[in-house]
Parts: sequence; C-alpha cells; structure tokens
Amino acid sequence: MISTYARLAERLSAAFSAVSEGADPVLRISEHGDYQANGVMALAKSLGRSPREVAAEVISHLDLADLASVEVAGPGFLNLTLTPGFLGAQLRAMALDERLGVALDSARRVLIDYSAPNVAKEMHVGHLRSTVIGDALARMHRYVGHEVIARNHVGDWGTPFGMLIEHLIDLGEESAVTSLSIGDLDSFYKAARHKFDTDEVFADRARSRVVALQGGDAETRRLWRILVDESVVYFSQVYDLLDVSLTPGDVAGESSYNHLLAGVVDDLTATGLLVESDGALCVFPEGFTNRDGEALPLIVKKSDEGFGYAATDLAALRQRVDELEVDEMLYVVGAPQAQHLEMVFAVARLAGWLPERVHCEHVAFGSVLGTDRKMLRTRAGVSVKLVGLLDEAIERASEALIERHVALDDESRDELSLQIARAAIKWADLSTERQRDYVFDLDRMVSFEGETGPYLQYAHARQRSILRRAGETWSIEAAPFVLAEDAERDLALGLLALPEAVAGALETSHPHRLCTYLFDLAQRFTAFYEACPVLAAPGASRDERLALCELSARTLATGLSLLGIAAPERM
RNA sequence: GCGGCUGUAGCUCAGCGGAUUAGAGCAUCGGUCUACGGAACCGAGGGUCGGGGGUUCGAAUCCCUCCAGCCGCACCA
Repeated sequence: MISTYARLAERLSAAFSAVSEGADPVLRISEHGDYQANGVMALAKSLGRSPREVAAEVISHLDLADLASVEVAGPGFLNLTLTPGFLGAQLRAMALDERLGVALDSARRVLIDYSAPNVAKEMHVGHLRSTVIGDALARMHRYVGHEVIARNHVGDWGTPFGMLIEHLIDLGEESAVTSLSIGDLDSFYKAARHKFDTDEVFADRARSRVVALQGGDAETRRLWRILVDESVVYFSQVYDLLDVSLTPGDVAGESSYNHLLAGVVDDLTATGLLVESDGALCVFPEGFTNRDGEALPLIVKKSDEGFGYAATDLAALRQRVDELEVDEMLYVVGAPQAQHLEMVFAVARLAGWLPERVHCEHVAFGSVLGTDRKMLRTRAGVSVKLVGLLDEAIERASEALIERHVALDDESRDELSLQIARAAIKWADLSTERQRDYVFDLDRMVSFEGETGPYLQYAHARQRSILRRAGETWSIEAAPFVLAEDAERDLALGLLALPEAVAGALETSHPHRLCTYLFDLAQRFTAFYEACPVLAAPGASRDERLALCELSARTLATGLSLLGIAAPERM
C-alpha cells in the first residue's frame, strides 16, 4: 500500500511544481486539519507574490480527487481534511498489508557499531544507551529492508591485559574461568587492578606480560583468549537477558584489526599525511586545534611504538568500506567522543578511504549522570550493573503481577516479568532525545505508570483481550470504516501515520521519535476505548471497532518490536 | 582560550520555520468504579520556552551575542 502521507504528498508536489518546479509543499500532520501544507508562504516569498494568491494558484492545479478537501487558512496554510472514503480505503489496505503501510526501502548495507563493552569488565548502565539505541536502530533498518551488519567493537586489547592475564595465572585457569563465568567481572578486574597498584613485583610481571602479548607469544595469547572468550559468553548472556539482538558473531574486537595497523601507517605515510611530532606519528586534519590554538593531531602511532585507538578506528573503517562494502556506517558512541570520531572521519576522507557515497555518521548520545549531575564514572564505584538494574525491574514487575492477581503459573509469570522489565528499562532510555545527558534514576526506569514501556504493553494487552473475546465473530470485510465517532477518526489517523514515524526515526537515527508516535497512538486508543464500546457495538459498527482494535494491536506490537520491546498477549 | 552538546511547568521530558490557551508524563489537589483489563480515564493549579538583540507577515524553533551546566582539546581506549 502507499501511505496516506505519500499519496497526499504526491498530489501536492505536482500542484506546487505546476506553480514553481520542485517547490516543497511542506506537508505535515496538523492540529487544524488532518494534514496541512505550509509550503505556500515560502514559495510566495521566493516568487515575490502574495501568499493567498499563490495558494489559490496551487489549489487550481491541485487534484486531490476524493482524497481530501482543502481550504486556505490564515496567511496561506492549506488545511486538508481526509474524506471518509479515502480514510476507509487506507484502513482497509493497511489491514491487508503485513507491513502496515511501511514501504520497503532500496536495499542498502548499513553497518551499525554499538554496545562495545570491555573484556573482563562488567556491563553497567554506561553501556545501556549504546546497546539499546544501537539495537533499536538495527531493528528499524532491518524492517525497512536494509542489510544490517552489527559490529560490537569490544575492548579486548591494550595495557590492562597485562595485569588481567597475570591475575588469571595467579588464580589458576580453572578458578579464573569459574569466577568469570559467574559474571563477577568487576571483582576480577578490581583484584587485578589492586595488585597492580600495590604490588611492585606483580606490576612488573604485568608490564612484561603486555610485551609478550603484543609480541604474539603463544602461551600469552592462549591465556588472553580465555579472558576474551569468557567475557564474550558473559556479554551474550546479558544481551539475551535484555533481548538485544547482538550475537558473538557480531563481535569484532579491537584486536581483530591488529594485522591492519601497520598498513594504516604505511598507507598514510605514502599519502604524505603522516607527520612525526614529539616522537609520535600523527595526522593533522584541518580545523582541529588544541587549547593553545595549535593544530591538533590524530595520533596514529605513539612515541612508544604502540598504536593508538585512532589507528584501530581507521583500520576498522577501511575494512568496513573496502571489504564489507557498506553503504552506510552508524557509530553509536557517546557524545564525548565526538571530536575523536570527527577527526577519524576527516583523516579517512583525506586518505581517500571514505568515499562520498558512503554515509558515515556519529550517532551520539548524552552521558549518564549521577544525582550530582556529574558523569557517572566507571571507577567511581557508583556504577550500577546492567543485570542488577534488570533484576530490580523484574522484581517490581513480578510484584505488580502478583498484586493484580494475574492468574499465571510461576514460569509464565517469570517470563512476563522479564518482558515488562525490559520494556521499562528500554523505554526509559529510548524515549528521550538521545543527545541530551540523562540523570540515572532507577525509580524512573522501572516505573510502570504514565509514559512508560509497560503502559504501551498494557494498551496492547487490552486490545488483545478484546480480540480474544470477540473470537471469530467478526470480519474486516464487514467493517464499513465510516468512522462516525471523533475518537474513531482520531485513532484511524494515528494508525495511518506509522510509516512517517518510522521514516522520521530512521532518517535522523532518533528512536525517540517512534516512541513519541507510539505513546500518542496508545493515548488515541484509550480515548477510543473510553468513548466507544467495542464488543457491545451494534451491527457493522462492531466489525469496524474490532478492526480498529486489531490494527491498533498490530501497530503497537510492530512499533514496540522495532524498539526491541515485546508486546505480550496479557499482563 | 577554542570547539561540541544542553538550557521549555516543582521534577523528567516532547515540540517537525508557522496560526487563539507552548504540550505530555511524574508529583499535588479534585473527580470517574456493573460496556470490553483501574498498570486506566477526566479535570484543576503550575511556563515572561536561560537573558538580550536580529531576520520574518510569523520565532521555543533560524542568525548573532551574552550567561549557566556538562563534555572534549598529544600519545588511556
């Protein structure tokens, strides 16, 4: 089916083009009509004519047939009111369309870099945003037909591994593995850190172990591999718990680019971009300065001969473009890294590794703040484990289910509690504009009232409940879709706006736009639910209302699934 | 100092260059309990959209400037 917006936009664009080729109608959903076109004013200005006059001319070319009626309002707004016939036809088409009117996009290969936890470190709330936002974007891209390559850029390399490996040796492999596999990564890391800081002998061992690791010593590599593998297993458990679609196959840790680093240096040298500065090999892309106003380097190779993370990022980027042949790359990484990524992209462009046709974007998100409005630091000890956060939410969901006497066996209740808990946490994270810093507030995240994930799940559960009761006693074909009640019409308009909500979220990489849409839709549904009896409605009105319930349920379930949130049948 | 992000109701946040009263949620207060699930619904109070300029027929939205907060600014990733 062609979406309601698209059908209107097509007609309007034609009329605007008849006045001035390519003029944008600026079509929007409206509070004053069903849709409004605001493009007349801009067009009038560019033509040096009065807006009302231009509006009249546009209308003279406008063939909306029986889609909508139009009237000019204010300085030159075109208010469109959809005809009952068109609304009905669109709803019928939507009901028959598995994709609910969301069109498939041209096939693109989109790489999404997200989550990126560190080996032998606990996943904490600081990892939540990248993981949840990245996963939502991955799901949305897949839904519109893009081929998504998820990349989990795990921190599996660097100096800390000296102390981690030595600690592993101290513990003995078996008990080390046990300790790691129960997910107690923090205490493993902290113990290693403590010994490194307090025990000179240990610290020396750790330092020479780093050298052995980088030198490719087989035994050292074997021990390192244990740390990495155990951690990846643990990450997968956390992803499963959160219902995040990342798998071990998506892991491409920093170490996986080691063999490409020398090439990065060689090729940058060949292009003449690489400059030695204070013993380090650097590129100085234009437009970046340090605090003294001097050119700021991207350090590719450190003065100690080690590679910086810039080298790894460049190597990864090249591989993604050359070998994976991506059309688009999204880096779901915290806002503090903005300058670093800008520099990496700039250098890649200078080196000719990032062609214009590849869209490359830093999907930045704000920092997680403590109640003191300062960044929640990993080492500050304030960090809340991701699994701990989920456990808390599960606990509350389970209590809520018991309180409400939802008749369930233990196993079903546990599963449902988990679904509700995930919804609460993910919604709290996804529903706010991602660039904004957010204050970590556990109560807010696991709350089930108001604008929350569980509210949406509840709306869906009520819809399904009605449909269960109705059984096979109705049919879409019998629904006349006359939308006699305002609440029915408002709900219908909301349902038909799904395609633009998905497109808007996708274009801007802002999942919260989809959240806003879904919450609005849920509210439209409850207004309808309060105003219009469904099962007790007479005649064909019953079919119509049941059809609206079913469309609502499908739309909510689909929308939630794009956010990585389940829509249970009952709760 | 330079750069980035942020500043909207007591709190947490939406708001796409547009039109009377700038919207939600939480909290507070007051209502709705025999239609279909009260994790709900309805109503009330609460805002000089950080300040000041500018562009425009029109600015929370675009431009400039100032203020505040956070972040980044050479070898940790």
